[in-house]
Amino acid sequence: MQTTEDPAAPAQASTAGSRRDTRAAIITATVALVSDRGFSATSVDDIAERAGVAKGSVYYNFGSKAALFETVLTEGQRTLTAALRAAADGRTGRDAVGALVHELLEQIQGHPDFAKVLVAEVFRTGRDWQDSIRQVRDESFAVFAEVVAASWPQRDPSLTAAAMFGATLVAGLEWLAFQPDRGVADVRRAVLATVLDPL
Amino acid sequence: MQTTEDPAAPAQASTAGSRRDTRAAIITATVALVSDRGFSATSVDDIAERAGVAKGSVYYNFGSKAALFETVLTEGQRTLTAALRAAADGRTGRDAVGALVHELLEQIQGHPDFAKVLVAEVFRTGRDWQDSIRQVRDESFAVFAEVVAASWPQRDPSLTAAAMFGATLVAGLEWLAFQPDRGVADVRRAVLATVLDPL
DNA sequence: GTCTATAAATAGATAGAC
DNA sequence: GTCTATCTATTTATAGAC
Repeated sequence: MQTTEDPAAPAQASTAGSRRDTRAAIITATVALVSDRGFSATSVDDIAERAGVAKGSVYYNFGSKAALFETVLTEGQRTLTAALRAAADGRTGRDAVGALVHELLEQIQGHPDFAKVLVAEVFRTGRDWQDSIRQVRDESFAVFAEVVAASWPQRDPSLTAAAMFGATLVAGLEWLAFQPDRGVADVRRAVLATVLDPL
Repeated sequence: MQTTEDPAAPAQASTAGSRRDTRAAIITATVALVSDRGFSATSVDDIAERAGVAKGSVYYNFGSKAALFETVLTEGQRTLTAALRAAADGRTGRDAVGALVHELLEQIQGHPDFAKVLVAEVFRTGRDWQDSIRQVRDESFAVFAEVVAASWPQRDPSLTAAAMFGATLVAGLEWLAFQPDRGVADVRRAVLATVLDPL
C-alpha cells in the first residue's frame, strides 16, 4: 500500500498521461470496467487502455490485479461509510432512516459503478478480496443497524438493516440501470414509503 | 438448445458418471461454482471436474461456456417465476406481499446458489447473457409490481417492487451467507416488519 | 454420448529501456 | 515512474478415439 503524495488529482480517466494521477485514473477505469463485466472478465490490458496508461504502470502502482481491486474496494468503502455516518449523525428514528436512505441514494447516484461492484461482490465468499468486501458490508450495514437498535429495540437490528439497505440499493440500481430518466425524488419516495409507511 | 429426453434425473452433482443426468450435473456444478467465484473466474475444467464429467461433455451438451450459463439462468428463472406466481395467485394487498416475501425466502433457501448468481449479475449490462438476466429480473419484479399496482395504485409499481424484492433478497442472502444459524422465521419477520409495518 | 489429447488464443506478471 | 516487449500459465474450444 503506497501513499498518495500528490493532492492535486483531476481524477478522471482517459489520458492520465503525464503525472501522478496515474493511480486515480487506474482506479476509475477499474471500477467502470468491473461494474459492467465483472472482475475476472476485465483484463489488466483493458484497464490500462481505458486509464490511458501502460500495463506496466498498473503493476508498478498496485502490485497485482487482486491488490488493485482491494484498493478499489477499500477506497469506495471509506467514501460510502463516511457519507452514511455523517448522514445519520445526531438523528434518530424515522428521521435517521430517512437521512440514511437519502444519502445512500445520493452515493449510488454519485458512484453508480461502485454500487454495481458492491452488489455483485457482496455475497461471494470464494474470492481473494473476501475480507475487504466483508468489511464494506459490515460497516455499511452497521450504520443502519445502530439506528434500528437505538430506535426500535424490538426489531432485529442486523436483518432489518439488511432489508433496508437492500431495498434502497436494489431500487437505486433499478433506477440507474433501467429507468435513468426518473428523478432521485421518485426513488426516494418509493423506498421511504416502502420502508417507513404502512401498507 | 437440446431437448431433455430422460425424466429420471437424480440431479445431484459429483460423479454423474454413467448416464443422461450429465446435463443436470453440469448445471448444478456451474451454479455452485459461479455463485462463489463468479462466471469468468470459473473455468470449464473446474465445472467438468465438479460435475464428474469430462470437459468434452460440457461442450457436447451446451455448445459453449456462455450458452451453458444462459441455460443456467433460464432454468433458474423458470423455477423462480413459477413459484412467485403461484404464491401470489388469488391474493391481494398485504396478504399477497406476505406470500411473495415468504415464497421468495423459500426459494432463496432452497436455491441459495442461484440467488447469489442472480444478485451478482442482475445489474450488469456488458455481458453476453444480458438478455437472459434481464428477463429474470423483469419477470420476478413484475410479480411484485402487479400486486402493488392492483392494491396500492398511488405507489410507483416498479420502484416499489424493486425495493420489496431488494429487501427480501439482501436480507435472505445476509441470513444464508453470514447468519445461517437463524431460522427462516426470523428473516421473514424482519423483512415483513420492514416492508409492511410502520416505523 | 462421453472420453482424452491438443490446438489457438488470451491472461497475469516480469524485465529492462527510457 | 512509465513505457514496450516477452515469458509462462491458463483458458476456451475442437478433433478424434471409444
